[in-house]
Amino acid sequence: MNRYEPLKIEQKWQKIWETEKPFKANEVPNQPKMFLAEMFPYPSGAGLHVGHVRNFTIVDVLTRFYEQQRLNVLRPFGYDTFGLPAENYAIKTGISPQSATKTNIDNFRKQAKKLGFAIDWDREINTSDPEYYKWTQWCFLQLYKKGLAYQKESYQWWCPEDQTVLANEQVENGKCWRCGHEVEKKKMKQWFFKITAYADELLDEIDNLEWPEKIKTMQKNWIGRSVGAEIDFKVTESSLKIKVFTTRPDTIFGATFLVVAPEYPYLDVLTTDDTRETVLNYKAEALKKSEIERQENKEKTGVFTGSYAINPATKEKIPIYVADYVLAGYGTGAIMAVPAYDERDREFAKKFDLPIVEAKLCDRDLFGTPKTIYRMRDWLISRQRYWGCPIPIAYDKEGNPHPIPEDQLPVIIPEVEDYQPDHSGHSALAKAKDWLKVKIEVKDSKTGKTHLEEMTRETDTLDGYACSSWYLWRYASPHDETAAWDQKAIKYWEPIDYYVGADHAVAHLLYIRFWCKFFADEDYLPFREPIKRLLYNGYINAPDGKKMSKSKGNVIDPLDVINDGYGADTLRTYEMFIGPYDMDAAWDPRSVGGVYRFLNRCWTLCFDSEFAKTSSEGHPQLLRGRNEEPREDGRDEHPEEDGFANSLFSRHKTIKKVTEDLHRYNFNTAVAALMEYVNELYKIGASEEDLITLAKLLKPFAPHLASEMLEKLNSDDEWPKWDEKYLIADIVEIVIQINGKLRAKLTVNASDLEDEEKITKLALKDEKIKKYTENDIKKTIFIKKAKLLNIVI
RNA sequence: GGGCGAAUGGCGGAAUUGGUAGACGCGUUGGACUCAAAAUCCAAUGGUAGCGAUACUGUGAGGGUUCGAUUCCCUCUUCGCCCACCA
Repeated sequence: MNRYEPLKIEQKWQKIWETEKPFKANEVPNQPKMFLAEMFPYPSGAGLHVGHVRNFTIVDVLTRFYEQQRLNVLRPFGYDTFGLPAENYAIKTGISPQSATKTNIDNFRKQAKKLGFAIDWDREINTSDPEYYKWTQWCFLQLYKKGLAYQKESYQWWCPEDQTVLANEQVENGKCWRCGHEVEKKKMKQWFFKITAYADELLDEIDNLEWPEKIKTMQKNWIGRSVGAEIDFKVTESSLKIKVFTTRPDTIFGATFLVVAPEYPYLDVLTTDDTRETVLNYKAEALKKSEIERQENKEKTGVFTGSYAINPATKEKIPIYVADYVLAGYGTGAIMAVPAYDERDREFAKKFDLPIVEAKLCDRDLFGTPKTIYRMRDWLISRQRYWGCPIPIAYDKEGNPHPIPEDQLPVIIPEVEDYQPDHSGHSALAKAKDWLKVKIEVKDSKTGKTHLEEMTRETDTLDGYACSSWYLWRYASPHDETAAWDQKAIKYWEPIDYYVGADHAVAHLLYIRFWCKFFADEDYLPFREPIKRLLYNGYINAPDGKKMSKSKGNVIDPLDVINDGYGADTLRTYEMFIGPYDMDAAWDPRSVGGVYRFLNRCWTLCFDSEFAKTSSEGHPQLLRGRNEEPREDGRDEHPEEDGFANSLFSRHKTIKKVTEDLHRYNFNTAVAALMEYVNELYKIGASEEDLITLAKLLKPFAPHLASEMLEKLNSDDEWPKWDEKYLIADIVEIVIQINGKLRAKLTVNASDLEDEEKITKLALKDEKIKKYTENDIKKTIFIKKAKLLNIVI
């Protein structure tokens, strides 16, 4: 007798898919397309984890579901390979990031192939491949040309451990998102992308996205639009004016003092001889304070600067303070304090004994000019790291930046011996002395003549998020040597229909929207939102409910699950069955066994001669068919054997349920419906049509087993359709309630559902109901749709 | 402190528009097969009482709306995630 041997079957089909490339995507005009992808992984040395498998399998289930419906499906794959882990590994071991990345990609690819994903492997992309980052640099230059990539000196988050600056969203609770070291503020000249130029559109378009509400809210909060006004306060005995931003310009009569941030550029001017020492001390302390300290101690601190300003509404002289509860990077870095209306100002006023005036409100734009500002800052993109996409810029002798001409791209990352950053704030790229020098053609502004000038390359690299801000478009024409993306391919495939991930709620998903809008403005993209639908899947935790981690030793390796003999089909199906896709779930090894048993039962139905009593006529073991006549009185002697055990009904019910569940991404209940179907087929027997239907519906989850079944059954895999006529029963069960409580069930002809009176009569004749209805019946409520009669007594 | 979400058997979870709570899986118990075990198959399985039909009870707690509430409203508790001095 044959046994279900998943590893054998899976090897067979993976080989077939490798050679026949059935998932290769081509543009077919007039055929509807479907483009799906997961957020491409960072290929770590540890290989795939169960979270990847969940993420990729969701994409794969949808890919195969639409493929089986004969849409033209594109499902590519790629690797997000720049980043600190590979560089830190290089510093430690001397193995180059280039080489480690190649090893890791090879491993990831091998593992992904073991899972049987329907990937077009000819479209693989890798962000650290010069063929790819050439075009990342091209993107940078387009932004640079339009003034949306610019340099600015400012205080930045600096990770002393990783020796690099960090973007705001890479600082988590005052710590570096990569190494967990406390970050500091450091004043540096850095490159930025002007994402704030698109703040309004990025915010306004959110409501139209088919994205989870959670993500949409987070993006809205991140952008954080505030509508208010800017008001000038004249400083006494000085020509200086302090510009403040407020959302409540109507409260200006209550403004009894001003507060500026410790980083405020004109703080020096505001200090007097008397206050200089205390102010400078305070500033030094504030800058030294880590973000954690600022968060932990919310007690207001500050000192008087020694200067006063005139409140333009009251004409009163009010003191100017410096305090770290005012943030340098938001608004103008200075506020008018209205302690009567603002809790923080009140707290400060109480502590420093400043007047709290309950003044009248005035017209909003009486003393200032209307102004809208955003919480979102421009995107800091320089990283003082080696393993990133080099910024295509060089500096002349005066230190002015010049773009590397497009025909000189890519700026290749040079090989170095030592990957350690020096402690001057430069990446290891600064050690590649030959690479640093570059000759660039410049035009003399006076003579108009051009000459080659030797310049020094930028040694900062781009934030990895830049590389992932356009890769979805590269998927459309991944090997195009003449452009970042081909216009025809873009028009056909994009924007992506389903994007699936479990991370990057704000950063990546905001940056890619920003680039999309920019490139749409430059006529490189025919759409302004890159992602139609976003599915955000939950994490998989260890069996103990805690996060999996090497140090806790509770990591489940998906490859172990396969190699233990369960196979990829069980692993995939289990991860879909584990719970709602968007919720976190805990791994349960025993449930894996349950899913294996289910697939084993599918196999047995199809291949075990004991069970494979198939016939083209179908229904060999009907318990009691729907085609049987019901009894005269509508009662059923054997309600437990009611015609649910009917082949056509079961089949069409299952097709409907699985199809609708997949449209709703209810993968767990779709698998449950298949289990139910198999259980029913065990009872009533399976016709060939049943087995074909089962295999087709199973294929998105367990493609190897389903392919094996379809091969034996000599069937294609086209997604089946259900017919409502088989779902209409001639006998139905009516629930009889007394005061909303279930008391009895009646089985009647379906046509009787139209006859409320008849059903009420039948119900009142029922022995179980009779004992409740001796007294008067107040009323009866019949709900046809719910097949329910409620008798109120 | 603010925002969002969640709470259902021994466990993971289902219930799609306010209409039979607990689908499906795990676990447990009993049975079949076997010299035996594994595997497989069949059956039972929210709790309490009862041999049983059945009755009562039951979706975090309390209240409300309704013929009827896991579902809607109010108050509270706990947990999770995100943001956190944003003027």
